[in-house]
Amino acid sequence: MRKSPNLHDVAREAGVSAMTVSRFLNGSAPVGSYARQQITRAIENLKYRPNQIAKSLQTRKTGNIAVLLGNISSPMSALTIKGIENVSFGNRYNLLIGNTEFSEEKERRYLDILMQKQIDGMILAPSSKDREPLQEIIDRGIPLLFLDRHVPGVQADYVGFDFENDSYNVTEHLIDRGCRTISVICRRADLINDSPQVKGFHRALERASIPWDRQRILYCHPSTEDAYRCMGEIMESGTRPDAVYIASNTLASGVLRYCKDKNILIPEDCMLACFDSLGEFDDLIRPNLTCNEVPAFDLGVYVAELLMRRIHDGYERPDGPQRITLPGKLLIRESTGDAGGPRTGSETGARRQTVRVSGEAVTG
Amino acid sequence: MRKSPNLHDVAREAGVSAMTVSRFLNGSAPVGSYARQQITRAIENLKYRPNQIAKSLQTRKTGNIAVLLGNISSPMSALTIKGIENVSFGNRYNLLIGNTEFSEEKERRYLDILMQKQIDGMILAPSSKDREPLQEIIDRGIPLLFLDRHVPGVQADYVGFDFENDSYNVTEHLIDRGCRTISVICRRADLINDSPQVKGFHRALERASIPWDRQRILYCHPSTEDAYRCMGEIMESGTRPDAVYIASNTLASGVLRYCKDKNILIPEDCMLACFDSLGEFDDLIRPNLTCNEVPAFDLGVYVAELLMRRIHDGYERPDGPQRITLPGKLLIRESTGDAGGPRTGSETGARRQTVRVSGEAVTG
DNA sequence: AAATATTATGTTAACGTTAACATGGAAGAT
DNA sequence: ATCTTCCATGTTAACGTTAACATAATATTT
Repeated sequence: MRKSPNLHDVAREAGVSAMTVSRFLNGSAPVGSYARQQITRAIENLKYRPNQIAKSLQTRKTGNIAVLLGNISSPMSALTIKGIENVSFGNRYNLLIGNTEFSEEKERRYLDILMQKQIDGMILAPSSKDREPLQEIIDRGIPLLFLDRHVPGVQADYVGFDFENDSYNVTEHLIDRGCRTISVICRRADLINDSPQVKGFHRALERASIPWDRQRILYCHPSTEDAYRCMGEIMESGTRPDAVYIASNTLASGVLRYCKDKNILIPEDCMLACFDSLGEFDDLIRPNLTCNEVPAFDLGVYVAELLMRRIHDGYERPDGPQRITLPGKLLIRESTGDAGGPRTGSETGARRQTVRVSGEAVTG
Repeated sequence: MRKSPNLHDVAREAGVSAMTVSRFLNGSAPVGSYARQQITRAIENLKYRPNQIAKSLQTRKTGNIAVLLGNISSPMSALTIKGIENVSFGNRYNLLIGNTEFSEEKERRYLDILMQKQIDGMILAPSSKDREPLQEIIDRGIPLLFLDRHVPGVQADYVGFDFENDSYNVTEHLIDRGCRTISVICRRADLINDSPQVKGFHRALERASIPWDRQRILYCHPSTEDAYRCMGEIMESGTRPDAVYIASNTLASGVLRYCKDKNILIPEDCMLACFDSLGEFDDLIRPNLTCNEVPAFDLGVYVAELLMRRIHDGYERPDGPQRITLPGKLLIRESTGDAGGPRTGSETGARRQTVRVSGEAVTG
């Protein structure tokens, strides 16, 4: 493993100066045809590869962006990462990916390490509410974008699903199907304020003049086992609901397993709807869940495109940070009484989407 | 966005030399208690963060490893990445992740970029058979490990599933269930040699003295649509098989949709088995597929642990590159006639595993 | 007390690249 | 013929860190 050749080795071999080689490689200034030819030959001979680290030290740009999520292997996150990768690669950026496991400690360590690695930008689904490390990133001029969640008080762009409106739509659909008593199972979040999903749920009830019973909202740890337990609590309590609204696909498997074990017929005994979709095979699952298909890949594309803009154009923001929400699409299926017709491949393809940017509606 | 402070700024503020600060930060040599105190104060005051880029230029270690896969959002790959991340983070390495989309061109570009980025190691699921860029990586002393696939002629470690034996087991199970005519749908690979999966299939047939009919092996593009088409071809041909063996979960949804559309009863009309599992919800899918649960997360852990060893200990290999295969676990379910009892959460938990290392069996 | 090790620090020169400035010559304008 | 512009190239000094060597002061051994 001998020392790899550097720019000076190439320059010597080609009989020119290092700068001429640098200029040739970067196209940053014209280079004469003879020199070009000599340099090309020298690079070939020596198998020279530019050292991006040295370049980064000088230019203060690494071409790396960080993506920090709670669980990179969830089907939704995995798709979002793919979307981010797609855009980043096209813009000559590489992805440093971290899995925080929703741990504040791990997130904090990642933020520290990534800042030292001089990333050019960061996409973060925060697990901690600690503003200080994020403010430090922003103060150093590193564009920071929130994905899916945000930290109050930190002035940064946000891109996420349209939790409130989608939740409204799912609830409205259940009401249209005749449900009047609806239980909700949702992930334990900050219980101080209602989550956007609960807000959307509430809004749909209000709209239909259905009384709002907080006892019908159950908070659950994001695990199959706890969702199973929650569903049990709901079904074994005094008054069974007409429908159960599952606010996160991570909870769906527990609910479905409970129904299977206890022979609860869906939708006859109880209707079911899920906030988001269950991945590639969701239409093959029995009972077939009515759900809200969220554009996970597009989410990645949007957040990465916005990050690219922030990196290149900076923050000329007359109206402060952007807030972009991507609406999902309600898929009505068996669990709310639909016959469940055949699904074709095209259903999952690209479709028109309304993207809300800072409150305005824009067709994308 | 003012210039961030560097080691010299800290040194000046603390009234010592830059080297003393460096030694303090890295613990590379003892530092006096007074100096320590001054440095700590200076670092706090200036909000100093070491610049890893400058460090890397000097030490020739970036602390980054690359992971290059065909489809990072597939449930299996996503889990494997999580396993890799887990081990890497514990060893203070960060992950640069690339999605090659199975494109030779994109893979080549990634290899080029990543080499320039001076990664400390690479985990690659190759899409191209081109040896040259890989040999160059190895020649530069960067540890390279193959994941899931490998490139013939390149001397590098390999970690993957135990395709041949697992495939043998699935086939054996179908034979035990009475199937004698079995069709296989598998992904289009190099058709020159049989894939390990086809080999395992063949071996099981031979063992049971069942004639081997190459016409029963269909090669298929990895898409729902093409799998659907293939299944149609099989079921509409002269002699229907007793069973269809699906060699990749990416093809399962197409097959299942075909059965659903054409009202083919599983397992009555035709048994089904899949090489690998369909993810978190596989037991909720109807028909419930008999499949081989592959240890995707563990695969990531193993490959990352081996990479860590290679980075730290180098290549003292008396017996050449290692070849590690992780066996899966056959899950017998409805699609081969099982009643399909209730599944508990614990089934997916950790279990004893036999890991084959260079032909020897080791219990892990 | 002298010799030797150990501790705590500093100085200089890299690592491989590019920014900034400098220069000599050729082409075009006046 | 002279002035200007532009092209092609070179020189020097950074970017922020650590390796290697040097040194002075203190502690330990003989």
